[in-house]
Amino acid sequence: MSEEQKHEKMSNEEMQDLDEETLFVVSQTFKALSDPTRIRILNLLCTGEHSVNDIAETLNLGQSSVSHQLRFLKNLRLVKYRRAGTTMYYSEDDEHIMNLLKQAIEHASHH
Amino acid sequence: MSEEQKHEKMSNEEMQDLDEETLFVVSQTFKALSDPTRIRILNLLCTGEHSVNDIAETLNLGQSSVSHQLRFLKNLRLVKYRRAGTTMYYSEDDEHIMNLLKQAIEHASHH
DNA sequence: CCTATATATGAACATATGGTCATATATTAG
DNA sequence: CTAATATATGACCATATGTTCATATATAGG
Repeated sequence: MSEEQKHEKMSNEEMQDLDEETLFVVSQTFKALSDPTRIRILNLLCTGEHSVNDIAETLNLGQSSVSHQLRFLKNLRLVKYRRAGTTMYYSEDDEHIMNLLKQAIEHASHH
Repeated sequence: MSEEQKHEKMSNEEMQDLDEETLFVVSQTFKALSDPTRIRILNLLCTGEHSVNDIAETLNLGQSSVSHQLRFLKNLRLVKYRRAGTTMYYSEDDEHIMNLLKQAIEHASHH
């Protein structure tokens, strides 16, 4: 019952409450992962970079909706993009958070 | 670059989109973790079981608000309770999800 | 029974959220 | 320059969310 001990930084035993900034970042991060559309987009980006239109067509979503959600994810630094002509290719930009998502998907898939 | 290979169940390479139920469970789970009040409650419950009033006083929240949020968390099986007289003691009930929360807090605390 | 205490519940409200529509911006080709 | 294509943006709207208030429920003590 002790496979991950990655919390050496702060004396975990004494923590009563979280500071406001941490609270904000954590809640924002999970908010990003709390919407089906964003989850599908991030899950697609797991397979490599994709253009906005590609994402919209693959996931059967409106171009505007995808663009809005990508802006959301970009503001949180969960995705990044590169331009190629008029096309924007989006890809993952936070390995740690993508890992949380994968863990949750794994957890949910097992019922 | 291969420290966790816990995804043996499905051929990860071919996954294009997630089924609706998985999508729903994952989004609901992260929604539970996306609110500052719920994060603070869960973080407090990391230190052991607490009564509703105890939570409200410790975190400086209204009793009703805490009760509403605990119901939310209970419906998702993230917390459980035991009765002792008129007092309800709540505690964690999903080690896996609590781990995701701890990871995110760790991630955020490091800036 | 009645009272006190702890918790749960429902209505109401203000705010946040996500999608759509129309349009703006940016890049490339000609 | 203009036209075509890809993406971004803002207004709008329906719905979701979280808190507060008042009240209901439940348990224990007398």
